[in-house]
Amino acid sequence: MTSDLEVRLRAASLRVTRPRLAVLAALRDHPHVDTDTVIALVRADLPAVSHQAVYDVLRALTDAGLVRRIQPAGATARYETRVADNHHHVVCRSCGAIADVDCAHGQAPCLTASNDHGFVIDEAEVVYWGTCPDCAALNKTSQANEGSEGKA
Amino acid sequence: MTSDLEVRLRAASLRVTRPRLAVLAALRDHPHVDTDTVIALVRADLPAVSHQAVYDVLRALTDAGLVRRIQPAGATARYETRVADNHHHVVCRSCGAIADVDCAHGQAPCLTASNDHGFVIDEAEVVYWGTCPDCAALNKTSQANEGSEGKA
DNA sequence: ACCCAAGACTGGAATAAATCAAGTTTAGGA
DNA sequence: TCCTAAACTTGATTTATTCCAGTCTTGGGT
Repeated sequence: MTSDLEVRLRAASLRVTRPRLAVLAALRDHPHVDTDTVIALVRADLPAVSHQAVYDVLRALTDAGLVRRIQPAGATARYETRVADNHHHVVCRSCGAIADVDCAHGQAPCLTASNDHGFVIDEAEVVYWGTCPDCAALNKTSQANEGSEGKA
Repeated sequence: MTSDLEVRLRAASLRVTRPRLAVLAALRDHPHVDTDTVIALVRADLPAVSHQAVYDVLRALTDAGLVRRIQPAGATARYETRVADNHHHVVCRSCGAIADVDCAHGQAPCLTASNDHGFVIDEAEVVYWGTCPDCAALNKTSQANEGSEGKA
């Protein structure tokens, strides 16, 4: 139940509060959602939670390493509870859908940059850009229509 | 001179205007700058250019493939004129500095995701996170001081 | 060389995401 | 049970970006 989430909070020496449990539960059940969606999900349980509380909680959880913040270019911040491994993401260019991708090269992927310019690199983040199955299907349909009836 | 930039614009069938030439010149001389900096650089030459014009120009140039837009998580949009190859970037966590990194794996880097969830992938974007030489040097200094005099 | 229409630019307002600030409530150790 | 630091509420503010209406300019056509 929620006791698992409670344990995780205590392990990170964070206070156990209803907003925090609600945020963790929301992210566990809905990976890759943005802050607005988290707020909506949390308010389904606790209607009185302020948006600021959610922002605070997300920051505290991120700092504590309980959630991971991802932010593909041009999108708002999204969060997930899968933090143990350093996995990557595929992002749909048209609808913004995100899916997890395990790293192809075992543990540290392309972590060896060809020329690091003296930077001390501690993480290689990979974002795969493309089209999700749903949008691909839609595109195929509309393309088929284009030939016969021009643009919609 | 600027004629090179003019040629690039015409090749993309874009009108040649002073704001566009100024934006291209600014990005050629200062890679990886954000929109605000572009505005400042452009206004050094053309003081009357509106911020909206710069936003419009950056979008037009990006759509035409003359500049590339990059946006590391938590940062504002940045632009560069190096578009021919699909190179990557190192980003400094503390100061936000960005440097180019050629892909270690030749042309298409880690473009083969282990499980693509049915996505049609067309690009693999890699962001290396770390500490730039300057910030690394600063950290080393302040860490050395910590032992003797606590926090500043 | 001149004209003019599409496209580009100006000025100003509006939106969205995120943060700041001041005061109130609450978790959890003493 | 009490108390304090941490967490939360309310509401304003900042920052990056976009929208909109009107004006100017580029460059193809005459």
